[in-house]
Amino acid sequence: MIDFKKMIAEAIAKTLEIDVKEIEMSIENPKGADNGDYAFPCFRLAKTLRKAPPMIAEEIKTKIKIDENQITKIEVVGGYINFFVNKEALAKQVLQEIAQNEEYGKSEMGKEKNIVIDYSAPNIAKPFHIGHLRSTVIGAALYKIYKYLGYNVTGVNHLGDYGTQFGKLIEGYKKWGSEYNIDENPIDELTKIYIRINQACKEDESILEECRNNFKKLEDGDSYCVELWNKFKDASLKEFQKVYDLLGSKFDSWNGEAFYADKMPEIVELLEMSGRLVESEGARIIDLENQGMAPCIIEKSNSSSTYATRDLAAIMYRARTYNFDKALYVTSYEQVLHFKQIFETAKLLGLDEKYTNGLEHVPFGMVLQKEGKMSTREGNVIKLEELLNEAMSRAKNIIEEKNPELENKEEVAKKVGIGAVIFNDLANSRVKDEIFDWDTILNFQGETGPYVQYTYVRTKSVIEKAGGIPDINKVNSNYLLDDASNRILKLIYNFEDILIQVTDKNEPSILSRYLIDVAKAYSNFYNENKIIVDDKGIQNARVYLTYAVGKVLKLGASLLGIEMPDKM
RNA sequence: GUCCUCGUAGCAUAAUAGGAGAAUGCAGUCGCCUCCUAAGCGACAGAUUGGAGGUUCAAAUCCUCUCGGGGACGCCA
Repeated sequence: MIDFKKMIAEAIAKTLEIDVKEIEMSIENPKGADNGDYAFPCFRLAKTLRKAPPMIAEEIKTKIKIDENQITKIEVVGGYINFFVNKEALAKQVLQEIAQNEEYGKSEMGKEKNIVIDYSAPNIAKPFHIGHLRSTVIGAALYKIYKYLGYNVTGVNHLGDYGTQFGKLIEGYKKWGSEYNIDENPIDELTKIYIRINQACKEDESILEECRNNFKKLEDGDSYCVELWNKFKDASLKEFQKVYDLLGSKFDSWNGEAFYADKMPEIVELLEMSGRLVESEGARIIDLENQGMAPCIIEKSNSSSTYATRDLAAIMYRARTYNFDKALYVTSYEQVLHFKQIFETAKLLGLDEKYTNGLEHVPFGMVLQKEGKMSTREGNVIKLEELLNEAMSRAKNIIEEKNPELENKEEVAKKVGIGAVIFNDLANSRVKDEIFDWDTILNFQGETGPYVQYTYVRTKSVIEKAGGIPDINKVNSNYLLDDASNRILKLIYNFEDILIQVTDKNEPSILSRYLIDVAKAYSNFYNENKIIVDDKGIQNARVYLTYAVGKVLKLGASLLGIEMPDKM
């Protein structure tokens, strides 16, 4: 497709002695339809050219040479130069592109670049609650979008399957295991034990000490501890899989923390060699005071490993195995300091700068209850499975009410219910906290997943009623010059740019909001225009536009991990 | 106490590397189904962008201070 922005930038560059890239970056999409499709603000040039911005704008306008078949009008308003794209050219291009590319907006820009995304990472033996949803859903969306842009992506589920928490569970199981029916309902029962042992630890320091020792034993390969650990792990994975099946989550690697058990000695050795590993209060640490951070603990005083050591081992392993250009960590912002620490410490491992520069934490806000934070230990979590089931059943109720004749209600309810939950989680900026509220998450009206799905279903239905997708050669884009059509076409034109923005900021909400915009623009068009009409010329054009909208909505949704029903 | 982060209409959020009357949804009021799915569309009303300074032609956005929410600060992960 023609890159209008670039074209304008090049034309402006020829009238001035300024770098094209710089101009291209300052070109913006103006506010208000009256101001055209692209705008170049001249204010910044005022100083160097020593002229008033409107004068500069006027000069550029008279000097500029640009293909009039593409840009039909140039206007100076204040210090802005506004460019108007030829609507017909735009329509033709966009529809051609839609017709020619099955995978519209797909790109090769990430070719030969490797990206590792570490996401989801639930803790074994703990319930999969709504806090884990965000990591899972954000990570999955980034995974799909990077892949669509041609990157070679590896998704890692860095399971929390190691650490003192298992020492605690083992201790609790030892003490009261027989009181609980673990075989029947493993996670719930283990959670009860976990809550109870944490309480006991709080009351009695010596029990906590015992727990830490259990973890030490586990690391040293004590058969009783290892056996229990395996049992807990198997039960948990089975439980997690239920949720992953509902969400459609897949991972390329399930290497959790335990996987790095035998890879930590090398890390300790490398850090020793760096001369920066020092003893402090019985533990061995990397002092990061000069970097303005608390120290990174590498080995505890009972010589067992820490989360940090395992993460460092993981960096080393991933550098060697995946040769990553970027390694993303999708976790809550509670861990920002931790990642700062290990990214700093990783510089001491003798790795190529390519790797240490590629490390990036992608933090997100927490899901809070109205009463405050959720915590497994406090026992006030909402399990994800419960949420998803509730979502599906609410969706089902709405179907019964609105469209009782619908076939495969269950399947549609699943797509709509789960879609609503995923969309809700991806609709806002990552870093913002989210107050959990059933009615908000499971709202199916307004700017929601179901709204996007509903709009898609409409496009399908229109195409069906019209007797199918018209031949692109019979489509006359002259029929699509009205504002409503033009707005849609401009949005579709921007699709790839939106995906690039998502990867630039690791912010899937940019795509979610975009889909809302597309759906809204189409709904407006749909209400203003009759699509199936006597004039086949008009009908073909409008149906083809409808087809294009449906295609982008479905593609975009699938990149977010949301499935589209054909009817709802 | 130190550091990080967030603060935008009653509520939930947008605002494309500082840019054109701060934009949407929910809730509220009003209109639109003999016509392609009303899970929809349109209209009205609702904001000194927490507060005070500063930088700039231009500040929700950057800087300083201040108030408020959240988080992190050595053997949890």
